[in-house]
Amino acid sequence: MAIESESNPNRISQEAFEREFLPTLSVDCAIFGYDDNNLRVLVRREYIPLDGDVHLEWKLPGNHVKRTETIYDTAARILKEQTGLENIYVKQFSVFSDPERLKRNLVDYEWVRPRIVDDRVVTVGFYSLLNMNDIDNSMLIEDANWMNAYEVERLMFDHNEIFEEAFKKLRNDLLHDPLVFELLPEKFTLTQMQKLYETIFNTNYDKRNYRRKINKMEYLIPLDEFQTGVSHKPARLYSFNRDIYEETRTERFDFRM
Amino acid sequence: MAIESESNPNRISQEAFEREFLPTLSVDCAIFGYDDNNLRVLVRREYIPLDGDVHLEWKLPGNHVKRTETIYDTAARILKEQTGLENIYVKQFSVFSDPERLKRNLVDYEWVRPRIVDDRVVTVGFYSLLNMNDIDNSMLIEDANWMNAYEVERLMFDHNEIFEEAFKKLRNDLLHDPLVFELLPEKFTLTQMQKLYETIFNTNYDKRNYRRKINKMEYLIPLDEFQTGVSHKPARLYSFNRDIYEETRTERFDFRM
DNA sequence: ACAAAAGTGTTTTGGGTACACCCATGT
DNA sequence: ACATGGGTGTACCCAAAACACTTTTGT
Repeated sequence: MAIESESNPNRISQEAFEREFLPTLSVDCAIFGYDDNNLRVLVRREYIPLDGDVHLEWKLPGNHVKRTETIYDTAARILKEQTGLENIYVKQFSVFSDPERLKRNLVDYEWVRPRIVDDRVVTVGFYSLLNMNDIDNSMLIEDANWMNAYEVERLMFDHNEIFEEAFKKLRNDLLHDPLVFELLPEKFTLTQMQKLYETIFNTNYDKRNYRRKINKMEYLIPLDEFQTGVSHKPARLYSFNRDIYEETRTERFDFRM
Repeated sequence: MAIESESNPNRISQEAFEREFLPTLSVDCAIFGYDDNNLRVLVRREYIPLDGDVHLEWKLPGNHVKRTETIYDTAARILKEQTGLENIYVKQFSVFSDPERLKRNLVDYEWVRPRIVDDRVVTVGFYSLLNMNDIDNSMLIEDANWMNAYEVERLMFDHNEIFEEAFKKLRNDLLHDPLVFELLPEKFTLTQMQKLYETIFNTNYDKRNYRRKINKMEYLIPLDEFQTGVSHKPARLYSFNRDIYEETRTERFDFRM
């Protein structure tokens, strides 16, 4: 439990740790959140005392895999710890296994020393998608920060590399799977959906062509509800119907614009 | 070394094993070979004595990750052991982490018992691509068999699942990356290339449309060489120029037919 | 009345698809 | 001469891309 929260190092013995966890295998998670036309990623603040100084660093949330868990269980546990949310979309994308990955930097390694039993840890990278409106801010743990995904600073260990791979994989997957809807609220406008694609792919699309394309998607259900409280013509709300998606999806469907 | 060849279980002590290998992390590899219009996968024959019987089973080649290795090093080591080849294309595609994955079947588990120090092993799935002409058959280790990829029998553990995922990922990657050329010989005819796609995607393409499409690929170099010894008009040979590919590739190139 | 985003059609262009015949070689 | 795969061009259709004005609401 000390290890689980990552915040109270060394509170359980090495033996107890090895009984519960796989010492050489962890999961690190790039948690993407979307809100207000910004794509963000959750990073954790770490204060590392070394040589009389306290160093401020950032890392992706992660944890060791328990002996009884699949890696998906581990990822779900991390998500619950960091955001309070359950049933969040998580996806593994790559394994990072450089034998020196925890030892490239002296300050980083000082974070490792008191916490980790074995200094050879292979980690499975996951990304995760959620809409930030769903987050109950009182649940957010301390020392968490939602960095703009386009302005990610230096992270510990190989976490910049893990984040970049996660972002690349996310972009690719968004073209082929209905993942946008994990980032959007349950009811959304077509402009919100377009803006989300534009944010993630860092481009702009023609509104009419975009709407023609998504109007062909039968699983996008127009509701009899509209935006309220906006000082312009209120937009119609839509929702995603997964059942229709599963039934009507063709072999080669793609979300490319 | 005993463990490395997978064939002499238990010849080194538990301590020696743990000093050299990560006991809970392995790599399993679906090695695809192409030859003579057949796509094949390398599987290993295992004889497992249990209750007075000897059971015949098949598995994908695999091995534990050494403490000094990245997972790519492990995959390359497996490739060298199984085929004698170096510098072969390998790619990780997914992690398999069911805590019970080695214990689902009594006979399978009997294979594990004498060999493996920890019965919780998480494995990283790799696939690998090679042209079977490159294999020196005297190098092929005993108990290896190239099964037709469309007729894979029951494999041990979760290896059928690993193989199916590998095949799915291979198909997907072939549409976006120049992987065909890993499976083809260095010099090949356009029909060989077409047949390879047809084999892997289990369909047929129109010859003229296919050629129009690949004629746009500037990195496919027509040679001044032709097939010999065929009783029909000899086909021109082509080769793949990776430098031109890297220079001219566009963001969204795709090999889809 | 004005600001701000919603919503809506047409034309042009390029790529995908369907389709049939002559050519060069070995036997 | 015949069998075998090699190699080539055209017409049609649909999807992608470019492009501008009217509508509805809040202030």
